[in-house]
Amino acid sequence: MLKRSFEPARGRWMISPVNSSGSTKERILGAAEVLFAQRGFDGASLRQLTTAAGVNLAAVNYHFGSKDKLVEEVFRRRLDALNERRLAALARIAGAEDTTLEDVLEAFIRPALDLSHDDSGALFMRVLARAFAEHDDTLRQFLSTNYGHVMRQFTAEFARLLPQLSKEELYWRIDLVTGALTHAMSGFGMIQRKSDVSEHTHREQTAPHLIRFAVAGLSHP
Amino acid sequence: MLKRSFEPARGRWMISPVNSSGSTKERILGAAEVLFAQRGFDGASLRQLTTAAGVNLAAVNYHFGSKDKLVEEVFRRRLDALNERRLAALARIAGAEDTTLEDVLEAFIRPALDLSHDDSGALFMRVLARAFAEHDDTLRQFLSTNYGHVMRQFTAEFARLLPQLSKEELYWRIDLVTGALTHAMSGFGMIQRKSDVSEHTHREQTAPHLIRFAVAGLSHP
DNA sequence: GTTTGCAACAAACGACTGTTTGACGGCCCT
DNA sequence: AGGGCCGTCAAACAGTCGTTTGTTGCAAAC
Repeated sequence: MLKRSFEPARGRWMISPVNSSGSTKERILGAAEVLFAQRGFDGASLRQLTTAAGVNLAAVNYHFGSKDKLVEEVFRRRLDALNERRLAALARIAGAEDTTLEDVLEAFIRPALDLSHDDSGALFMRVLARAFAEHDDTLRQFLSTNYGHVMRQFTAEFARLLPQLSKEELYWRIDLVTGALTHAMSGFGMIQRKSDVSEHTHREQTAPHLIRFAVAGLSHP
Repeated sequence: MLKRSFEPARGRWMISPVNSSGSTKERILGAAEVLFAQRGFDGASLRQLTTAAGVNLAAVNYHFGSKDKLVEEVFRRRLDALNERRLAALARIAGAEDTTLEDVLEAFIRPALDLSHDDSGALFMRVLARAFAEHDDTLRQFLSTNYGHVMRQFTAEFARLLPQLSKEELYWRIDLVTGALTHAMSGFGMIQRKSDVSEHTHREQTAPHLIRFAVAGLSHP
């Protein structure tokens, strides 16, 4: 459950988790997801974080060891589930005769969109987009070693469906598609969207747009 | 002129400007560009910045008023020139009978790629990508009020060349193309690239890839 | 020759950072 | 009943942060 309140000192509206349910560890993780998305990893302090979670300041170092370990745990909790669903969806179609590019992209995009259906999941996508843009070496290596195999499996399937592309050309296109997807997903969880469409319907419209765009970008002659 | 040195306290390699040439203001701006790209706006402290620039700590507040104003100035210095060249290139082709989508995209992308040809220009593209991902309201408003007219002019030309698309559909596609371009450009200035291609040839190969991809993404049926 | 204004400087300001410490109470196990 | 672990807590640690201060050197204006 999320709450909105105005913080005069910073001069802007904040989304804060309400400190009522779950164990201490879970409350910290929930508050961390929100605050990291809003202020970044450096920008969100442990004091803001523990206050929002309704726990003691020392609880983060007690339960996670350090702030960096907490960051890793925030990623791990979400990405484990996300990539498991991606790989499961891919496994259902990989190598089949009638598999289309749309199917593979659906397998990659849909789990991420489903994750965005609740508020904190949407905020996590912004955390992810931020991490991408920050080019933090430590974090990139963490992502690469823990989830690199996911991109590798999807790339292999793309290569099968696009045999006319050279390896280099394929990497280029996948890289650009990745950028477009990350950018699009990071828009979720914003306070205001175009006022006449709800956040929910906006997300529903997203998937077909993303997939058609990605298909065109990957398979153009 | 840039210099690379190992900073044991942080455990990583740093790019530092050499503190020899130009006025105090210019040296601060140069150092700020590098450090903001490396560590982000919050991550780069005024002490690191002024040390790298070889100027006194108080010089930033004296010449720019505050750290935030310095950030704005870093953007203004580069974006003024960049968007001027973009608009000039657009003006040469806008409204003409034989203008193609490739031409418009070339007018948008080429100035940014040219900017990336020197080290500090390349680093600035990373600063820009970071700012996009951070969703900082103050900065977004600054970019919107100062350079919003550029995107508006390009959008108008895209609309002319893609009359079959609804306004909403066009916005979607431009948004996704923007994400792909930002992502691609932010890769410049990285310490290491694939070792067998130089940074220069890498950039030369970039333009056609970006343009072909963007054309496909914008104009697919 | 004196005044005025700009630029640079060391030093300090209060506020905030992540982390560590030692005490305190409740729980399970012998 | 007593000892040991666990989670929580306030308090303090040593730093770093952006910003401000008062002073200095120096060149142009009067």
